[in-house]
Amino acid sequence: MNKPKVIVICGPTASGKTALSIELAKKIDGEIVSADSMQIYKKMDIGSAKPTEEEMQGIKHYVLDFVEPSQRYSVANYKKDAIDAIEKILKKGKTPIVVGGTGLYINSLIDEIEYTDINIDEEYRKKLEDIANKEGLEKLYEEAKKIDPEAMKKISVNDKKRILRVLEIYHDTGKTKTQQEIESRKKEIFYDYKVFAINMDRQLLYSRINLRVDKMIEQGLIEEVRQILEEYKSFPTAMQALGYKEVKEYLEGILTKEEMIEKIKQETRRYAKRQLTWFRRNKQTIWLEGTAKIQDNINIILEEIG
RNA sequence: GGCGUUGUAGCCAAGUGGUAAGGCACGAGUCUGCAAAACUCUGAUUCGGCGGUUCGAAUCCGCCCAACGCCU
Repeated sequence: MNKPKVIVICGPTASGKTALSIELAKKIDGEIVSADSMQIYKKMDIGSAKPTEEEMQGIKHYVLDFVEPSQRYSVANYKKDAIDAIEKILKKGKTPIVVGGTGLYINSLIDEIEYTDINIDEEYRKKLEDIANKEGLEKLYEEAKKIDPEAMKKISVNDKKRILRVLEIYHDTGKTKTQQEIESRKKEIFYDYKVFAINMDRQLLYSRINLRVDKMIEQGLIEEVRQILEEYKSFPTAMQALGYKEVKEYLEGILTKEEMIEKIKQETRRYAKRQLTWFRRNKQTIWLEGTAKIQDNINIILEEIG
């Protein structure tokens, strides 16, 4: 039985994913499934570089612009939403094109990781945070080591998030993280993923990022953030977004405008570097040159997918 | 021209006679329920230059160079 083809286009921020994916969609009658942890949020348009109606050129986009900035959203949600979208597109007889820069999200698809339904015990998390603050993180580290020594081999004593996670998984499911990860990997991957990644000269990418940040400021990023802060009270994830947290600091008077802009640029450059690290891991990835003509890259893709 | 201050990695910077802290950036990497997050690794045979004192100098002395400040 032939598995349905799913095209994946990833790449660092500002590498030209949007333009390429839309041209490709037009060419092969595809629809787009976003894989971007910040573009899922409503209202966060400028700062997340969400494609505009005009850029989309009528190509349907899924898993985009549909979560309130005050809501919690995670890979587990993403995996489910993305698969739903892929199925919808396939039912129409069209080709799904997964496009985005969030490595974790993309891997949840191409590695077919299964997230079981568990509810996060907020109380317990708070309790752990408390212990970490009062008695020190080492205590929790030791505790986690007793529960799951295997997983802790790869987790640093300073890595609070992952230490807490090991404890949480055990608390919520009675299983160790190691155990849970084994179970999460299904044997079969349902789709024939064709993974492409865009790259370009580092210096060029960085100058494109700098330019893009300036443009975002011109387009009204500050006002966008001001409105979101006004409209919503808490942001479990949304205010972690690059650009948003820096503008927030500017609005609070912690940074000057110049400092804010510089910081956004620098953090974005570092983010792009980390994205590249992530994409390099997948051996199946076919690399595209970001400075090439869109048509040429489309031809490469068409050839690869046969 | 004179006096003074400073000169340590790409940047900021500790170190005042005993064999170069630290932070940031850059680069590399990790990643399974906050991921645009969080975390890990990585740099000076050398302290503006030359010479001197000393067992030993980034640290003391002399000269030179550069920057800044003040004076004429």
